[in-house]
Amino acid sequence: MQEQYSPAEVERAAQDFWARNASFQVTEDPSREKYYCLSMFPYPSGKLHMGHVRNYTIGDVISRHQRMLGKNVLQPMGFDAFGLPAENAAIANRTQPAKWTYANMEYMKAQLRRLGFAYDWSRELATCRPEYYRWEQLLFTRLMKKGLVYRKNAVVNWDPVDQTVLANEQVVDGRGWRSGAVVERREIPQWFLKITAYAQELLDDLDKLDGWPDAVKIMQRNWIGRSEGLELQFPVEGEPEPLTVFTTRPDTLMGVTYMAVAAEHPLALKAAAHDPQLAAFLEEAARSGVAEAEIETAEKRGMPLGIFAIHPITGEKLPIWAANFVLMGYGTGAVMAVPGHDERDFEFATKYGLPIKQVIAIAGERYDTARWQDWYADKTHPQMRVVNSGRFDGLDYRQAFDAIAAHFENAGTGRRRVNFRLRDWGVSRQRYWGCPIPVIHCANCGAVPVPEDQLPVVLPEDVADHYSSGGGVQSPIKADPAWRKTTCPSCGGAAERETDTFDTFMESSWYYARFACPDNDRQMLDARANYWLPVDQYIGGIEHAILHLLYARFFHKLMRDEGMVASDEPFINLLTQGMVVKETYYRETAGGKREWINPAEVELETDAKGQPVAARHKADGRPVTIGGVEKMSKSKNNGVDPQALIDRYGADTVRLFAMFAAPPDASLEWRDDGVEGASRFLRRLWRGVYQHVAAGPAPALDKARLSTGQKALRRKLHETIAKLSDDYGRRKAFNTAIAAVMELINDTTRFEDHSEQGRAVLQEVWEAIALMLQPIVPHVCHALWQQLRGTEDLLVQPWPAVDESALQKDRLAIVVQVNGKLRANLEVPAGASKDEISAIALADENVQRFIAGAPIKKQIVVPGKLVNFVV
RNA sequence: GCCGAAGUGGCGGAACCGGUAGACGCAGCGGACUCAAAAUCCGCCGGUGGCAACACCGUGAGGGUUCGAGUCCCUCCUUCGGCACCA
Repeated sequence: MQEQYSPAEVERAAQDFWARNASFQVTEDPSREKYYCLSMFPYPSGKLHMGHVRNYTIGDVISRHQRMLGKNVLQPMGFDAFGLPAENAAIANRTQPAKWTYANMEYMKAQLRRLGFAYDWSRELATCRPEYYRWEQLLFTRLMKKGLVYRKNAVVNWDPVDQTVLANEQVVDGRGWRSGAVVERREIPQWFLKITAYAQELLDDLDKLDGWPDAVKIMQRNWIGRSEGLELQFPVEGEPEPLTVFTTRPDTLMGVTYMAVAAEHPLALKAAAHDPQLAAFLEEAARSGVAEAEIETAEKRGMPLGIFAIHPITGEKLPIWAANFVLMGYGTGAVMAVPGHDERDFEFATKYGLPIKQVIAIAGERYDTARWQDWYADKTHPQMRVVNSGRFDGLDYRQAFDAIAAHFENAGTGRRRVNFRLRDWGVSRQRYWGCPIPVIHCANCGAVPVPEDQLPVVLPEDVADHYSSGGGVQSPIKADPAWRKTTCPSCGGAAERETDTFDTFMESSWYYARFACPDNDRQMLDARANYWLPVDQYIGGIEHAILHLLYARFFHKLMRDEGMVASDEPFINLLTQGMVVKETYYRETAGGKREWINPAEVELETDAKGQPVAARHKADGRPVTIGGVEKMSKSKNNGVDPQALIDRYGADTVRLFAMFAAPPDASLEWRDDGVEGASRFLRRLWRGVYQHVAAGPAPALDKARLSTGQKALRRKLHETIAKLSDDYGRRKAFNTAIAAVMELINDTTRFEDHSEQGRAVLQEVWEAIALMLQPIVPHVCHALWQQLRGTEDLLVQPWPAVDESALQKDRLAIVVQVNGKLRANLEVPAGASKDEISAIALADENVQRFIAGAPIKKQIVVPGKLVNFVV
């Protein structure tokens, strides 16, 4: 055995051994319990970042631990290969998205191999390959036929200079990131998947997900946002069609003093036709991004249309306003306003001098619009009654709801309805680098799904001319009339292909299932999917808590209803990994844009306490602005390249530090100091085993002939095994698992017992450490095991068992409190009764001093823990 | 704005079910080894007072429940994640 730990050599040898033996390739085996461990696959952005390293190490630790527990473990890996950054890179570098993507995948795959993850690479997939996305196209055409797909107009960000649709991320302070032009809202026809048809099931099934964090379930529940209310019609003066609104608070109906509609609402457009001022306002309102955060935080503005709705009960005239906070895409694009009991309506009414009317009262409370939570939010308040509402006066929420519902149902102008906040999923993107939407537009037959025998609709990858000629932001398939041109599958006439592509969330919504059978070229999924699914453990960033995880749950139910999978939910256990965050640095350019500078290129000046006070660019020495601490991302250029650390310290050190620095679900601010400590620990581990092995083979352990010191080390060992079993299995707390092994190694290196039995205990300890650390630092453990046992069979070894007899103690430490304050640390015999413990505690000098002769009013004895005297 | 989460030494964090606050590590300080440096080993390391034993204070702020609160409840502040076209 080499005296010095040499990570490069050790890691190459272990990886060669795994590759030679195809150690991580798995097949379906119904006789064994399966375990499917999946980490969210990466977008091939160029190279791995720390978030990936953290995510994939967590998955690898869990996979390797489960394997030691005897499970048939599948851990696959692939690439989420379609996406916007590839097009941006192609424009910037005059290359092609496909070329850029494939090169990145190759590089990142090499990095993943270098980190020693136990992946079954024979199942690798990339979502940009037709062998993958053809099945998504097939499913989409089947859903079309089932009526779960429809087309309607939807709002997008429109850049009037670049003449293109922008992603929300590309809108910075209301302007296009490339052109700097003020962004407009524009409506275009888009494809939608009816996720709302599954809203109730997606909500109900959250209750089945015991292995999911509560925070994620709560967020999804709120996102789906089920509410019960009434859909009501308000007649409009001089219009044949009434204005339909949804409300969850029909009890406040008599408090409605105005109506508000979206700027794109037909009534608003009609009124604007002969009102230039209103037309200008609508145009102004349309000049804003579509992100909800932007709309909700924007100043609430409006303008009257000059037309009136009729209150369906009082017959009062209610002015109809256009308002920038009402969006056409949400609900009916119109709301009834109750400024007496809704904060937003109140602010709007106050601003524009609209009437405010109280219609709810709580007995004994003064009506106060500064206290909305008391006056509106709690509709079940027992003292709450309807007032100023004629024949509905005196009713509580439920009674008023029912009375008003009955009134409208009788009149045929309203109905009870369950409403969801969840909106149908718009899957159209006006981009090139995505899966083509398999639809053909025919002048005679309309939108026709591409027949199954004509699938896949292949995205052309060779678009060199487009990008080398500076083709810019336009999609190459939109710019190429030849690609569009086709014949109608229905009537055989001339027709055009859909040139929009799918939202990339489509690909990531079902990849977990395809890993079960990536080689099947006849079916989307086969019987193997039902062997491996559902995924036992899914691991990924908390930022995916809603969108990705909800879409994947939806897709699973779609595939179930197509008879492809037997389960209702895709992921049994979910671990939401915290962000890897890092400071950001930037400079403002002349145009007012921010140029983000990578932390590696920045030098920090700190004060005496270590707090950063200033930063400058290493290259030119000029100051840069310190931005916030944010999630590592390409857009903020604050990623830390793990490769440099791997090259310098080895994969095991990087893996160890990523697991040790923070618990997996907490966010982790990356700092390079500390990696050195992980490296030091591995050198110490190596040296410990080296010294033990160098002393020659150890004799067999004879438990009956152990000294007190030997027993103490064995107790520590078996306590550590028990702790790690729990930390790996139940708690997924890898940071404390590592800390426990560090403690054990501290005790072991202090154990200076070279007797025969002392060496036998050491052999047991070092073997157990190699086994227990194997999931985290597999390469060094492979080498150490080889030295300890003379074999390379570490991977087939079972998880070490706890020897209960080694855990026995004859004395227990307890603490003694007087009035809840710590006054003594004592040891008592393990079998002592409560009275005996209390007597020992009372005899302590310091305890006596604080009792000071006062009568003991109460004593609390928690055996094995503490005694508290209350005087 | 709405939904979710987090705030503990100089730093990352530990304390799992309400029971010793600061495990383990990083940084720092002191010492040993060395011609010297690195590596390694030993010791100290929340604040205040004290020679010491020990005492008092201390988990974002303010209040509450409890024999006992970092942990539970209420209000507030700050930071982070998401908000439907970044992935």
